[in-house]
Amino acid sequence: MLNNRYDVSQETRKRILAIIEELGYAPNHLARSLRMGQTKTIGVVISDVSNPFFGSVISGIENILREEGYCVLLYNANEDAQREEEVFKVLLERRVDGVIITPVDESNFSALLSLLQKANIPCVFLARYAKNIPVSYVIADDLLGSFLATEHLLKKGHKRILYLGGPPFLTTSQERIQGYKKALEQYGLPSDENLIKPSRAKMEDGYKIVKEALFQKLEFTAIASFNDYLAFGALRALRENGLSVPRDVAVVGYDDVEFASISWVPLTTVRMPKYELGVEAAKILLSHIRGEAESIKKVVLKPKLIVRSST
Amino acid sequence: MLNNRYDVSQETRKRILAIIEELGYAPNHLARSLRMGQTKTIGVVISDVSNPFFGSVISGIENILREEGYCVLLYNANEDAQREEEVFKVLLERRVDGVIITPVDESNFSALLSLLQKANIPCVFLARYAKNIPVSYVIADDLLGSFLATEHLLKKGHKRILYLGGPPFLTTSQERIQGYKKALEQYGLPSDENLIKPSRAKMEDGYKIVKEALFQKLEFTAIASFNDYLAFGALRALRENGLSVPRDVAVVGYDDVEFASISWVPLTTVRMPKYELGVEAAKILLSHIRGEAESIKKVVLKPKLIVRSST
DNA sequence: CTGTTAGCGCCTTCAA
DNA sequence: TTGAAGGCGCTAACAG
Repeated sequence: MLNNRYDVSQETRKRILAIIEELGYAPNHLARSLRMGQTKTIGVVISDVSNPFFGSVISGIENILREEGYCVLLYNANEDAQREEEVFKVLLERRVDGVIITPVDESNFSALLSLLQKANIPCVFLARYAKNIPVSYVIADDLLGSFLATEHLLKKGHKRILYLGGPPFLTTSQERIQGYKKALEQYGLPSDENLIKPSRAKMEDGYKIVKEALFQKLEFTAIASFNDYLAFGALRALRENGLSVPRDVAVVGYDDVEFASISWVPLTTVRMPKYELGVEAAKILLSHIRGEAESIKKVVLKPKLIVRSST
Repeated sequence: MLNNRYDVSQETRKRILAIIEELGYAPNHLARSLRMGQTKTIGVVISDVSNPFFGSVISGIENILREEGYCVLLYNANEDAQREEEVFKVLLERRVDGVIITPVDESNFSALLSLLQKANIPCVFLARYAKNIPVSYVIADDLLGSFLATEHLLKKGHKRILYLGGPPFLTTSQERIQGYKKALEQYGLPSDENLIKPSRAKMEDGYKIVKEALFQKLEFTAIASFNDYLAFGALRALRENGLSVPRDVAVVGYDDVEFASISWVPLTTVRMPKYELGVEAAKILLSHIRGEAESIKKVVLKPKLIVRSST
């Protein structure tokens, strides 16, 4: 009866279901998992849960997994490599069917991965990856995004574009600079290293760099940025100097944070496909779990240029 | 040996541990849970994971629970009452030791709760609650927060304070208006209903309301708001009308969203204790699980006034 | 077609 | 001190 047999009369069935409900019976998923050798649970390890970026990512992951009857066991590595390491033990003990992780520290990756592989637990990296580690991942195409942003400015006729860069050690920073340079190159323009300013990517950095550039009478008619915060800082500096955006100087950001659309000058920027990153990671993981795809999958999502009033 | 006995020589122990590591052995937590009748897992049901507010909340929850060896099974109700209902079945099947929930729909609450109670699973409501349902909850004191914001303006000598309100049907909106009125009353000032403007609480609303108020030559020297977005809109309207903040008009927001500190005029606002909400909810739940606190606990956290340059 | 049973891996109890 | 056995609740296989 409990397995949906046919030879039970409607009334009996109804009665039994009523009793089930009344008793509050629910099949014990633990026992089932133990017996079946699968928990229908995915470990999701996030480098920093309180970062708004990952809210959408998790939402994407959860939506796909839930449809397939999977649950999310959530861990917050809190940008701490040691905590990330600890998590793996729990993941193994709890016999998760798979892992999605936004990794913190590259130095751990291979060791941790081999742990999972030994236990035959598939894993997908999200948003970050390491070149020499054989594992599926899904990332956004930073080079392309930055290329699109720069190209957008070039199409508007700008020739000297100040670039507000991020921390040089981040691969993301490097790729975005690449994209900027590639666009210039494609338009037959030289890339002037004086126009490229690395920073810690805070709003104050954008503000200071632009202030300084204006003071030095550095020649530029547009600004591209590693992220939206730098662009916000730039907007403020420009305004303080009585410059109009986009008439005197055009500005593009990167990420499309919540505030980009409602800042005093709505910001043209590049939207990271946050939700889609989660969705794709979950899909890849499921295909690994089902054994459909033994080989490693690399998915690179396309970011999208969002044109607003700052250009 | 595996249970940490004393009578094993150091070398043997080391050797065995090495083998354990080599084999990739990890105790099966499922079997343990089945046997022990507790899963060391907490169901966390969030009304909308992609809302940045809940990132910090989850972080707080996770930090406390992890210390005690608990894991977080995360669900996203996605502001959908039906999905919220479905989740409970899974929670029961998976035999979670407790539940923390930011509930979506009041109409479901009592039915769902009795389901949990029947299974003897303690539950804590977070951020929202329903008056007539006997369950522990942790919320922030909206009345107090709004009182503090308004009082701050009153102390600065403002007497006519425009209030940008939120959606009237939200208890949060109502409580914040209460706080505003209470402060006025305490300072012996009448509360002029013309100065209270409900809205959908978007930035445009703040902008339009202030524009309109200025156009109508409504008399006010300060603005208090239901949330930071309304305040941002107000700032923009003031600037467009050539008014200086805080010299001509002072402005306070509510929530302390990420951008409040870096907006063009850094915003005085009321900080919601997001992280602390999570921490408290987790602590209460743990005390229920341990049987330390049979009775219902109600925790009301104090929000904090953050003074910046807009006042 | 129905009912019984073994065993998933652990912890606890009891016996040796 | 150590070892063996029972049972948590489920499913799959097998016997009646």
